[in-house]
Amino acid sequence: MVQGDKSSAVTVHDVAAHASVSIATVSRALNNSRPMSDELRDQVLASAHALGYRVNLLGRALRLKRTFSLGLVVPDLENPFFSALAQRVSRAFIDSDIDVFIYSADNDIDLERRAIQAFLGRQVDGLVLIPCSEIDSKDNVLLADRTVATVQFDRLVLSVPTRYIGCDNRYGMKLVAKHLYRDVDLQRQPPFFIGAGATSSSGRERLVAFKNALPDAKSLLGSFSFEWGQNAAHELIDSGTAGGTIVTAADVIALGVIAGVQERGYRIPEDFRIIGFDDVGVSYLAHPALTSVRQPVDKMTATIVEMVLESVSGVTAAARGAKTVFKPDLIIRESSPRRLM
Amino acid sequence: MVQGDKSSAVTVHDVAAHASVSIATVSRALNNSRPMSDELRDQVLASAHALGYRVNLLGRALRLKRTFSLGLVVPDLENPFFSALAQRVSRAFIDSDIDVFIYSADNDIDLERRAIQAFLGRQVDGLVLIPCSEIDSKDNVLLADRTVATVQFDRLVLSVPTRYIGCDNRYGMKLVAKHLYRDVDLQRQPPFFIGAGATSSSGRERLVAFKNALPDAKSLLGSFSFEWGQNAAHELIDSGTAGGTIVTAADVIALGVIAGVQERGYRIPEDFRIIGFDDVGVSYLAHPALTSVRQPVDKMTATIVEMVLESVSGVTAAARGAKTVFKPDLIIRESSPRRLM
DNA sequence: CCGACTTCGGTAAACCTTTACCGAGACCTA
DNA sequence: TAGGTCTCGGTAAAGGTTTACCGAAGTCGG
Repeated sequence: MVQGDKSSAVTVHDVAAHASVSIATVSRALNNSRPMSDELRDQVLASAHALGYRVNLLGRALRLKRTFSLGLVVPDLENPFFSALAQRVSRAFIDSDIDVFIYSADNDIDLERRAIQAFLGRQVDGLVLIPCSEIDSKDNVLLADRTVATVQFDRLVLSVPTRYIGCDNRYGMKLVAKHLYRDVDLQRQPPFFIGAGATSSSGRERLVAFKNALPDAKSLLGSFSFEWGQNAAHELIDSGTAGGTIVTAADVIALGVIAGVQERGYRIPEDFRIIGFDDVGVSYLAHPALTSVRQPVDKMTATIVEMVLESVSGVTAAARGAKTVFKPDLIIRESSPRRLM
Repeated sequence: MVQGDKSSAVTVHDVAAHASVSIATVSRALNNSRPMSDELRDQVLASAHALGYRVNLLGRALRLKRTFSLGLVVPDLENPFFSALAQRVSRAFIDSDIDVFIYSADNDIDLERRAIQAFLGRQVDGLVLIPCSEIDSKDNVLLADRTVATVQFDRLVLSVPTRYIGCDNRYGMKLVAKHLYRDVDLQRQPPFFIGAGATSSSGRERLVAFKNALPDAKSLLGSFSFEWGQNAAHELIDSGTAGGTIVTAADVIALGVIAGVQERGYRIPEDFRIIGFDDVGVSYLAHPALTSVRQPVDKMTATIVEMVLESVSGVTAAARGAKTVFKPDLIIRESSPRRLM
């Protein structure tokens, strides 16, 4: 017998024939959808097992109009922040009967659309989107929202009234400001902000929040990347800065800043204090350990689960368009210690 | 009109009615599956557009016995190496008509099985597995292989005769050895190996290969993690080692080693030379830049695409069970410079 | 002994798509 | 004009599942 034949699927009909019952009985035995005598059920189950029957979820989905699946579209899996978020979202659903499938948009609007269409065509019960771009993703989010229960996560395209789960960036920056006012001599050394541009809501919000909380600080804007942090740190130092406090818009930027500062021979925290944002995915790689604004990811993902589950069960009325933000914590570590400077 | 109604799906029947044609004509117009007059096609397309028709891929799949989808099961998305691999596999398929869906097993055998069943039940055209464990994943890989074209990637469960794409770890370690023999005074300072246990094939193979290439070296074994590298470095230094060359089994370990070495006040590369493995996902975060064995990921993913595409088109005969390994390169960077010590 | 009620298995329809097959009409040739 | 060929639209089946509905049989009370 050739091994590789992948014997073409056994169906309920085969099981029914083998057990000498009807397909209705097979389905009922498999799904416990109506009480039946134990001996009959066992007989069916035995046949199913003997033939190696596995349910075809396509057929089931077609009939049930439910797929027990959730699509998660992330902008870029090579960014450890997003891959960590993806992991956490998946993990939040293990106790449910819903499977989470992840599709990476590779930072490309067209691919993001393809991802959404792939999920919609396959009739997912819900969609969780971390949009690539605050502006360009609009049509994509709209398409999703028109078709299925959609939740935006972490990043927000405001112009589409989907539900949204995120973090209170403004509050996070207030925590940072409080920390700095208390523990750092800001008179002598006003802080710097190394952030990201306004292409994503988190980039924009964190910049605005920082400016509100610490009005007389300088800011440099680039992208959510290690390289940008590194370059910005070089730039800062090469233009004459010999020390100070640097607040960043994300841990991945902070990591780059740390590398850039150290490459120029300065020490952390003695010369520069560094503060990150997110505390998800990469902060554990920082050395020295990074002070960071921690997003309450578990609360956030738990809320996503709630939302998806309730919209699946039809109770979708009220919350439509609701934006839910969670307050982050500031985790103070070695890169900006508590003692006064 | 209530916004949130998600008007229940438009089908070919609706389009047919709207365009006053039969469903056969609709399908043919949509798929170009038989020549037809332009005006008729346009009429159908206009109706489809007007009604906002989107094909239901479940129905199509049921009929076609093809889903145009590939399942990718990864052990852990929070590990940047795997998330980078996932990204690269996805990217390799963008020019094909196959959608890649990712499922994270969260380092859990049971969840790995659930992932595989989720994909099999949804009739994916192929499955790419990075098994969690060389031993415990056996049943899972077997289940996958019995049902659909399956490729193991990066990690190998040898006992199941699926196809496999990986990297020649032995050759990689030979490159490292050659580098060390040429550029480092091994007489004075025999190298150390900080690796991972034998629960995965890469862990085991790299250890064996290292021992073959550099027989009189010491090795410490732990896990593929930053923490382990950090701890191992501490251990090494605290037990009296004041310098030398450290070869690791993965970049993520090397990052930990770098942190651990620097925490103890030693410099890289002056005191310690560090060499990583993979050069995927995290090595860009290393500081100083990390010498590493680079896996030729593009070649590997391209081969996966080939395999999947050919097994979809039925030409699956020959390659069954074939193990394909690619030779890696050594990328020498600052952490172990070329000049003689 | 009859009617009502319960138990439980089976038939057939529905979910949405694609396509083999049929048939009707048009056009051409002998 | 008969017959052949070509074009092109439609009907119906198939793919795998679940379940409403039907009907048969058994039980029980009156």
